Amino acid sequence: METNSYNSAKQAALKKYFSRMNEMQQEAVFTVNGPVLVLAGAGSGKTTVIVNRIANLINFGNAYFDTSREGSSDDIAFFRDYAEGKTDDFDTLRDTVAVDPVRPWNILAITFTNKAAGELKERLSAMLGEEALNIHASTFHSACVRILRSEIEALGYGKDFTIYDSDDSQRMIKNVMGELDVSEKQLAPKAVLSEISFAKDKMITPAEMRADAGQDYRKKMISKLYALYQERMRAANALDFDDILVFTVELFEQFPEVLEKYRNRFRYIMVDEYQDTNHVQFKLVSLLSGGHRNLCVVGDDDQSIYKFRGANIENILGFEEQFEGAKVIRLEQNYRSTQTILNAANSVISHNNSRKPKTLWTSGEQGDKVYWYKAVDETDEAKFVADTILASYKETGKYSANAVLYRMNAQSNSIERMLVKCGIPYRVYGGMRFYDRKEIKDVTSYLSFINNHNDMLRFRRIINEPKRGIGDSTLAVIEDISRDLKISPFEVMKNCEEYAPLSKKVTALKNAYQMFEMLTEKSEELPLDEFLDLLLDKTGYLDSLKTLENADTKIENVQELRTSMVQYMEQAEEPTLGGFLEEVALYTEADRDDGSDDKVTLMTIHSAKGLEYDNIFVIGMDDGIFPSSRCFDSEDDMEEERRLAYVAITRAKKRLYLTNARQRMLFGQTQHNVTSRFMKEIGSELVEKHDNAAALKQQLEAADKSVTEVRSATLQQQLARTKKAAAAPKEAITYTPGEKVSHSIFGEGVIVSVKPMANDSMLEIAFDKVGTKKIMANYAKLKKL
DNA sequence: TTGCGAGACGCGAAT
DNA sequence: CGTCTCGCAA
Repeated sequence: METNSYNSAKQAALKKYFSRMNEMQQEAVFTVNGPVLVLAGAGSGKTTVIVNRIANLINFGNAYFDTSREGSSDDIAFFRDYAEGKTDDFDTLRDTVAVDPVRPWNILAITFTNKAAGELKERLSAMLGEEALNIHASTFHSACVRILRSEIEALGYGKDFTIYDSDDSQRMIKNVMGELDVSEKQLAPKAVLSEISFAKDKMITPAEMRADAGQDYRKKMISKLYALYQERMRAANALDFDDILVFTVELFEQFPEVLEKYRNRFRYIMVDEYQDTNHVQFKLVSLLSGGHRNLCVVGDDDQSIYKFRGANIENILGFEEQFEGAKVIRLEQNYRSTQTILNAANSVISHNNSRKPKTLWTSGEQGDKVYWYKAVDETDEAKFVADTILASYKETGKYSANAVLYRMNAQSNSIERMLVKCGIPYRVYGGMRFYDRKEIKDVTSYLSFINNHNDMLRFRRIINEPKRGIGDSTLAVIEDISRDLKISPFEVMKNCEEYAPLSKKVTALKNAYQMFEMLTEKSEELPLDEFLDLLLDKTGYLDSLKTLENADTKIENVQELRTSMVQYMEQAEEPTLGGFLEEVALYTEADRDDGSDDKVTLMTIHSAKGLEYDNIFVIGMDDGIFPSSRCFDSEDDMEEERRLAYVAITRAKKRLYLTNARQRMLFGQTQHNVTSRFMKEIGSELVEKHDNAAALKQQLEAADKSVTEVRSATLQQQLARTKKAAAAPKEAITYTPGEKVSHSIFGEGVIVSVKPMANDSMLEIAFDKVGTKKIMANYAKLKKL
């Protein structure tokens, strides 16, 4: 009797504390023990659930469902007051109800990107304060690297292992193919890598692959390459992205006491974006949660878009069978988008067959129709995007509410050009990572080799960059000696006079050795940034950059690397060279920006997952681009493509713009595509269609009715003509350096330089407030002062 | 060993 | 369209 009223009063008080969430969300927050699957539709407050669930774990533990306690009538009275809002004494609430509260360091929260992990930490700090710092929130890869840094010696690797990114892996496989005389025409390195990656995910060893290959020549060859690749990786004490996960699983499988240690440490595990986990990640999660079974996974099968990377949708679809007694909670109420946008999303995704049926809904407003702009070509498409953004900027004073999404990185080009022209600030995520630029890779390769003298791949890259008279043949000799004697290339250089084949190169090698020796020493003494300066100087790398084309940009990029190094030094507890290199390897472009600037965001749909913006532009709604033509003959691939469309649509909070073009230039070729099939899958009642070509044609015909020539001209010629007319400046204003001008958005500034271009000129203007910008004269809204 | 030019080829999303 | 490889001369 007393117990019952105690429990219900307690539950009411707890519900009050978490009252900002709906019933289903609360259910997920309160269920702390055992396996839980939260099927969270797009925009259903997934992150909120994760944050609050962790807060609940730490503050109240299993208080909500616990029935082992009886309380005094004072307690019950307090709960009732709390539930009715008569008191908000949180400390008393916590101290009275908490049942086995969880220590922050016993919680492991896995997210998909570093960015998501950072956001999670931020929100946890806001809610929990200091305590949040002890929660382990990171990506699979970061979490595994951390474990491996202290445990990997058990597997025969050194703790200072280097992480190879995709580019490194590709070079490595090319080297290996060269060694085994496999031509790249015969077998594409990319294909080999992807098969190796696939094998690693399934935890298949080279020997097993070989045994499995039978008489299949291709497979036999790949297994050989795989074996040698792995051997070289081990010699270099390097791990690729797959190894990081695979080795952690192997470690746990081979050393039960290590597993036990981490099971004890991570007693509560949460995994976000579970629909995109692959087989190794599933194994990892199963192993870690195997003892206590406190595993909560959050995901949405409709947003599974990483199959190409090994993501296994079965992980989420089969969760209930794999984790017996799992509780399933569905979140379908959407807090992000308008009903129209949700209807469009529901409508598209309903064309998929293999999915758990669900329908997003909102209590919010209907909102505007989906705006479909049918452009003439990619320039026209970009112009529409820019104009619409400018119009919205006028209204809201914000650029950052807009994001332009596309299927592949190459599509960003036309948009970028137009945004520059119109003076709209923007930021491109993904694509060519900053750290992938040649000059940056070179510098980090220097750093890597100094950090790990066994890193042959990086050694190869920089030993003759700038030229030191150590060419390919010398390099080949060094590699042979290094391999035969099992010593690092660093030591081969050191003792080069001992090896006859190197006798002609002793001076060059000794010089290089002394330089690296000195730098290695300094790397341990100097602060990182000072060390970098020294390295750039003594290696002659900076000087060598100066002689190249675009030297300024390259030097700027190196300076930016220095900046991110300084940032790393400020944020890391104990900054080390190895630590910095780890960040460089695991961090993405998206992590480098705090997003505080007011800029339009450009990115692929893949990297937009988990993000939201008021206005979303999805460009390139052409069959062949989106969906990609590669998916035309596989229903499975097409469904993944459709999920991608679903992700794109559900990023929008208020307005959704979809554009396609009758004609577009891509990869140097002009192609004519038909409208994306996904456009037709959105109910036409939800869409407002604007066909620019038709409108233009009409205009033209109305204006030039009398001129017969126009009638006979093709549409394209007509369009070219109108565009020319439109682009021509009303009156050519000329600018000269030194003049003061005022820009409608950037404010006042002084013209630094004028570069004539086509019918226009590019102005470089130093603005008082926003720095120097390059702007096209005819498009900028400039006033002379 | 280095530097240059011609020609082939690929060209999807990313930790 | 861009990047990478290959072959050849110095």
